[in-house]
Order: sequence, then structure tokens, then C-alpha cells
Amino acid sequence: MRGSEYIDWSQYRHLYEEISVPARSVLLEEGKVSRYAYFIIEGAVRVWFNNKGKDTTFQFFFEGEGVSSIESFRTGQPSMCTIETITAARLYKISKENLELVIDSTPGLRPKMEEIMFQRLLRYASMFISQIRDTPQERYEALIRDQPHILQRVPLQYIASYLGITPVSLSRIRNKLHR
Amino acid sequence: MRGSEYIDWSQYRHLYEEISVPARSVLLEEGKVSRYAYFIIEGAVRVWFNNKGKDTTFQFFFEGEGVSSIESFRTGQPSMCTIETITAARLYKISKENLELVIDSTPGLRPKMEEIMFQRLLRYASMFISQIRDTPQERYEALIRDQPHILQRVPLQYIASYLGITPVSLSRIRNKLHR
DNA sequence: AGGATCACTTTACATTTGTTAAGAAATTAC
DNA sequence: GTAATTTCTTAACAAATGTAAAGTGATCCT
Repeated sequence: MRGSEYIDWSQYRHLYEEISVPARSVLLEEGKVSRYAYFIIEGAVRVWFNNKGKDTTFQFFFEGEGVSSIESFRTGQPSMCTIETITAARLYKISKENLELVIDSTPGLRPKMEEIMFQRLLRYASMFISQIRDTPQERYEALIRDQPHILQRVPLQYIASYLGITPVSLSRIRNKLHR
Repeated sequence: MRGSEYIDWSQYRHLYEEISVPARSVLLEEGKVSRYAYFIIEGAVRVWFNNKGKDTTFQFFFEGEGVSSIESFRTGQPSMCTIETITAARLYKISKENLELVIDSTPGLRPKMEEIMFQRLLRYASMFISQIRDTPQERYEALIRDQPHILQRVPLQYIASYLGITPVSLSRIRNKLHR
């Protein structure tokens, strides 16, 4: 869940925990219920799901962003995806109950969370639109143009599945563009 | 915008208008600001955008559903897409201001609208995931399985762009499945 | 009824992508 | 520092999709 950047964390030290984890740490496993949200102080995180034995990445998160399996965190259903660090990371970890406390004791935060959810909706919609409108090559070029930080910090194999193609195909597209 | 099905419209006859329009009527044109939301009494509606001269459909709506360019309606920015009836249709048409009045005077409606937005977010997310996980054929089979009403009422060319493929490719997939 | 338009299919060919395998380059582990 | 592992690229071939064009029904319009 994004939006933790609007919270003045210093007031609530007793409600969250700061943790440091190595690369490839699983924060939430597919099929389990999400009980914690995380706020990234340092590091890179990806969200992925198992697809016929292969892993398919569908989102990246970095410093200053909050991350959780939004639907599992909210509904209590098992998560459809795994949340895993790409790099070593420092994170704030907060339980659902304590996050509710923070939200309730911060005036104006709930509407802000609603606005953040709306922004996230728009982002998912535009990701879907890009998939049915653009070619993989166009999506890769858009990634270079709009989110170059992802390319700098994420292994290409994860970017390939995020673009909906294989690593081989992404490599060919890169080769074509470099000439 | 979905969710109008939760409103007891009979209390608010003075705030909305019932309209009847023929097939292919444009309810909102791409590039213009959305000032009205619609609730479908009868008919089928599609939302599409211009993509390099071709039209690309990205959502369908039917009886009992509300429809608007959710981001334009909320933010006042020009709409990225056109809303158009596929069939002749009967609709409730309500302005943004009057919908606010309805929402404010119906206790418990605002959280319900928030829940509807959350559900819509999940739907967009799953549409995106399906695009990066499944083949066009698998998406077509899922459409048959999960939303057969769409196939019965929507021309295949629109379904093709919704699946992210050309009408020719969809025709081939159908041919393959029929044997 | 008849002409026009629209929706869908089929064909042929070009392009793109997937798959498998091999190998090079970079990184990690010890 | 060297071996092991991981990441990325390249090649060859198969499969899927895009494009353009033609043709067949179906529907619409007057």
C-alpha cells in the first residue's frame, strides 16, 4: 500500500518496527494472508506471482514507497502474489491494527488514503491500457522514458515479465534499439 | 463510475434525467471533460480510445452498471477515452454536482463508493495481470467462461481490441477452438 | 426490394515472439 | 582469487500475431 510517505512516522515509533533484510527476502508469501504493510527506507522490492512454474513480476517499489498485498491486507484473503526484496533493504514494518491506529489518529489521513487508492486505480488502468495499445518495444521505450530508475536497479529478467515478454525477447528489443 | 446500483433513485427524480439514445451515441468524447455520470437501464456501452487511427476498446458496461470516465469525472481533466453506446440504450444521466448531493444525503453511501472504487482497482489489476500472464487464446477462453454475456452482445471486433489482438487473430483463435 | 454498409472469415506473406540450447559476461560465495 | 552461480545475450527453429486484400453473409437504410 502506497502513501505511507504522508505519515509523520516519528510520532508513532512504538507502533512500528524497523527491520533490515538481505536481498531476496520474502516479506509476504503467495497464498498467505497479509498482516503487515511495509514502508521502504532503502532498497528495492518486487511483487510477483507464480505462473505455471515461472515467476511473473508485476510491480516494483523503491525508497519512499509503501508496499503490501493491497487486496489481502484489506480483505483478509490469501495473497495472490509474493512480495520479495530485490536488494538488501531497510523497512518499517507495521501491523494492520497499528496502521489503523495511525490513520485514525492523524486528521485528514483517511481521505488522503482514499486519494492514494484512486491514484493507484488510475495507474493499474493505464498499465492495462498500455498492454492492449502498445507493442512490447513501445512499452520498453516508455519505461526508459518514464521510469529510468527501474532499469537502473532491477535485473532485466524481472523487467521482461513486467513487460509481458520473455527475457530473450527483451534482449532482442534492446539489441535492435542499440543500433 | 459503477455503484449507482446502490442508490435508491426514486428519492431523487429531480436530480437526474432519463434519456434514450440510439446505437453508436457518444456519451463522452475523448479530450472533453466528463461532467455527467450515467447509469444504464437498458443497453450496452463501450469505452474506447483512439490509438494511431484505430479504436481500441478497453471496457464494456451493461444494464445495472454505472459508467463515466472515472478519472475525468473526478479530476476535471480531459478524458482519455470515448464513451459510446453499442446498442440503443436507456440511461439515467446525472451531473457531478447532483451526484454529490445524492451521495451526501444518503447515509453510508460514501464508504460504499470507496469500496466500489477498491473493487474496481482490483479488477484493473487483474486485467493487467491477465495481460502479462496469459496468452490471447487463454484470455478469450476466460472471457467465454467468466463473462459469456459480453460475447453474446458485443461485436467481435471490439472484443478483439479488448483482448489486445486484431480481429483477424481473434477469428483464427475461434476457428482453432471450434475444432 | 436493392444498394450500401458492416461484421466476420479466410488466405498469403512479413514480422514478432516463444522455446531451447549454448555461451559470454557479471556477480556472488567461499 | 577462483569456482560457482546468476544474468544476459545470441542463434536456430517453431509458433503466433500483424497486415493487406479479397470474399461472404448479415444488417441497415430508404
